[in-house]
Amino acid sequence: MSSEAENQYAPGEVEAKWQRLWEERGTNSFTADELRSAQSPYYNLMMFPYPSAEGLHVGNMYAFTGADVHGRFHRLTGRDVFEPIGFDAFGIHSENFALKQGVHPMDLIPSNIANFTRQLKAIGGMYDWDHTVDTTDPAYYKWTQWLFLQLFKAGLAERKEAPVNWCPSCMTVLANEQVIQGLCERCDSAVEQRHIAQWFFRITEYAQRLLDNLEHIDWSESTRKAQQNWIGRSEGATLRFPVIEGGNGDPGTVDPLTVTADGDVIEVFTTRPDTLFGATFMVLSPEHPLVASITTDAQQAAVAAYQAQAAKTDLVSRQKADKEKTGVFTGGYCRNPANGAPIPVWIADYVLMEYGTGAIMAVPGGDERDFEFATAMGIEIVRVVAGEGDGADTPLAEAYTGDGVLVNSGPFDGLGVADGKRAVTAWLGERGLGELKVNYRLRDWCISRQRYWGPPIPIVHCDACGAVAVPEDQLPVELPRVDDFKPDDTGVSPLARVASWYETTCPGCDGPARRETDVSDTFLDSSWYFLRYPSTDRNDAPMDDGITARWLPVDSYIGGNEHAVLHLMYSRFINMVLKDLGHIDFEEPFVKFRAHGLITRNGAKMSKSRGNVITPDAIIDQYGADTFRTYLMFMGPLEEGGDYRDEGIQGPFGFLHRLWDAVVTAKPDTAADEDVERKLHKTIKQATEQIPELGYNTAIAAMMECLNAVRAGGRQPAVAEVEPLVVMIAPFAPHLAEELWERLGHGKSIFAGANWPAYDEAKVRDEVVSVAVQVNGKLRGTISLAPGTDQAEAEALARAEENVARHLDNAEVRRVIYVPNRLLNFVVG
RNA sequence: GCCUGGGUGGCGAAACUGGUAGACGCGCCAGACUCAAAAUCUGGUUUGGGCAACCAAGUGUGGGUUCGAUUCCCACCCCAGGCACCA
Repeated sequence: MSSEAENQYAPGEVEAKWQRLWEERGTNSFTADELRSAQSPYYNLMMFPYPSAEGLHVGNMYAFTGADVHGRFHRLTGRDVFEPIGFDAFGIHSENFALKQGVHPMDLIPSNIANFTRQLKAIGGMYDWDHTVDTTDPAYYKWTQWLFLQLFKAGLAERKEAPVNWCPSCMTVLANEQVIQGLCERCDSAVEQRHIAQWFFRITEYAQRLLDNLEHIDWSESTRKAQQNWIGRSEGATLRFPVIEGGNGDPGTVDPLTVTADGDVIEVFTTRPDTLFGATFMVLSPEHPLVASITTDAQQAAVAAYQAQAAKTDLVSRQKADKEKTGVFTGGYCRNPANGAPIPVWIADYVLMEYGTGAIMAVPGGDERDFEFATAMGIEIVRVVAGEGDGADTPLAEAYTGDGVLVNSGPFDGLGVADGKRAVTAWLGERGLGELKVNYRLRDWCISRQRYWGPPIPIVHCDACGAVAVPEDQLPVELPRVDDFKPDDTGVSPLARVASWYETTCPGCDGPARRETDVSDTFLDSSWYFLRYPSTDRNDAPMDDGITARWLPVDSYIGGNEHAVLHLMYSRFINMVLKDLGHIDFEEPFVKFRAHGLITRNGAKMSKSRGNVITPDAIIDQYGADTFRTYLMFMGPLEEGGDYRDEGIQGPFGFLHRLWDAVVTAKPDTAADEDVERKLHKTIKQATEQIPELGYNTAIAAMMECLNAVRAGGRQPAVAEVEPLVVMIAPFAPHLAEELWERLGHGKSIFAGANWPAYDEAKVRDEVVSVAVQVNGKLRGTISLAPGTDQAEAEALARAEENVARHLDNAEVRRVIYVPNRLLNFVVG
């Protein structure tokens, strides 16, 4: 081989060589002892992928590369960076694919994982392959089941019959978070409501903490807001409206002070207790338990018909806001505790059983929906809030929802809305008819799935003892290999067809018992995987306490915002529970989270149906992983995503080639040129500041500029000029950097032997600055000055500029604005 | 409707704390090398006018503050994502 050929950049060879060396030398892996003793731990996490049959797509590559660059950068600055990867391999997705292909998931997943592993190595990720996680491995889900038991024992897991979201296509229940606008997030089928006993985690008990902590974690704003919205805190009051017994006919108004909460009451949640005097009717959800007793004989038929109608209507169409208001009068009345007036009780499907108390006080004068309903039904509308310029009797053409003062509200007239809320609630509170209340939109997390491909829920049902925890020393409850794992519409898992598996004895009384046949939600698997990674060497405990104390919480988490309210919320919840139970000592698992943007191609979303999907393997074959990585990071800010243009990859491709050529031809033992050195220090400063903030695109641009200066006019660079560039490009193009580092005569891996270059503030400063000269804010010339030149000198030089002089001619300079090193502006009259 | 982001050349995008808009890259144009092409290298490239010097316009729209606005304020339009008969 000629030396010329040796000096050619051959990405394929370089990458194969270094991937092999990293693996042989264990460059990126820690031993358990190293994890225990690391001096400067930095836990760099990315969202582990679901190992599909199609392999990694560009979106994965983009996210993983973005996170890997972050990890490699911190490694070069001297941190001990732990960067694990794993596989989220349980779940409907794999199961459906297995069903379609007629393969068993237990056979499918290992080959998918092998393929993913190959791809993850090919892209040059700095993964610790000694600490991977596969959620379908009994050695992992043993601890997922353990986790369930901890919640169960703490009373945070409960089985209850409740209306749940049923996807008729996936044939399983779904958590609220998995229903997107009434459709299944996986298959877009309209979700139905069913009543089945399910296991729930009581995440609602943590609603306020989940909300409060959002204030002091360093997360992408969009993600924090999404969680805030999802938790949906609203402040208001619970108010009670006594039902008037046997209320056929008009029962008449009574003194409000005689109204008490004895007997049946309709409890409502409202954010506007101040408008109570305007409550002219009540609306119950058709499923509300009091409907039966309130409905009068005469209204029985009509109410039953409406209930049947509502039950038939699926949730999607029922929740359309623009639907016309419908409803039926029950014939019954309750008393408005504010004024003692009897008000009619209706049922209507715009009131949802799942939110608040399933009943509302309707104030048509102050709520748009109630106004619409009252108008349609001919119910009285009273104004209780007067806005600016309104009187107590100003007619309402629509609901008035703004601020103002209370009117037609007895003793509370004249109070503002905020004061009114407190005063009215306190007044009712004296009689036990109301109190302030905070309500959340967040629902408990339904974790049961009537499917096969998941960890069995470790519970045994016994007629005598009820639901009994499987003793921890009997974990894992292994998922049996069954050939017929097709789900059905019965509302139970395929495991319920395997008597040999579910028949067991009760751990409590040794009597005959039956295993829980539902499996748990995939999001339970992923709610704690980051806790497991550093402790995978331990088989006797989910986590090694010493290692956990050293490495967690996670320092940096980069991932997709599609998990803003799913995985990220569940992980925070589980983490809090583990803290409360004394297993860990931190409340928030991810100190810093950044959501990356999405990749499009030529401006369009990538999808299989469009046929515009990029195959990472093909790009890596053609250009090499280093070029691919650098291009992905160069397209735009990581947090905003970017548009993949096939021709665009030429830029980074050429850049890496030119960098290679510059380094292999550089002169050793030569001092750096002064101007080049200044450029270099500027570049170091930029890269050092921008890379940790994920400003990869501008950091790369700065390096390109620097290389252009190094090679300007075809000059031969000095090693001193290019070596720092090799280190700075290393996070983006790690193989190339390793190879060049070695060729520069260094023994160790660049990631072990190199230090991130430091810049000298003095060398960042320019010797000559170019100052803009404006006349009335318009650019008329530029002058070159020494930094810090005073105004008099600058002005003299500026006036001497021909074009500037021309614009100043015959004009009176009224003011001169001088911004040193930047600009000089003559204001003329 | 509410909450996040975002809107800048032919394209992906830059722009510190209000201070020369368009860095860097793609593409395109011209040139060098070549029999030729590819690759590579050099130069040019916001738009309009002009041979040029230069002039004018220009960061979604309309106003405002300022010597000066992509940047700050007000109103609005459009795109992406989240939430929503949520009481």
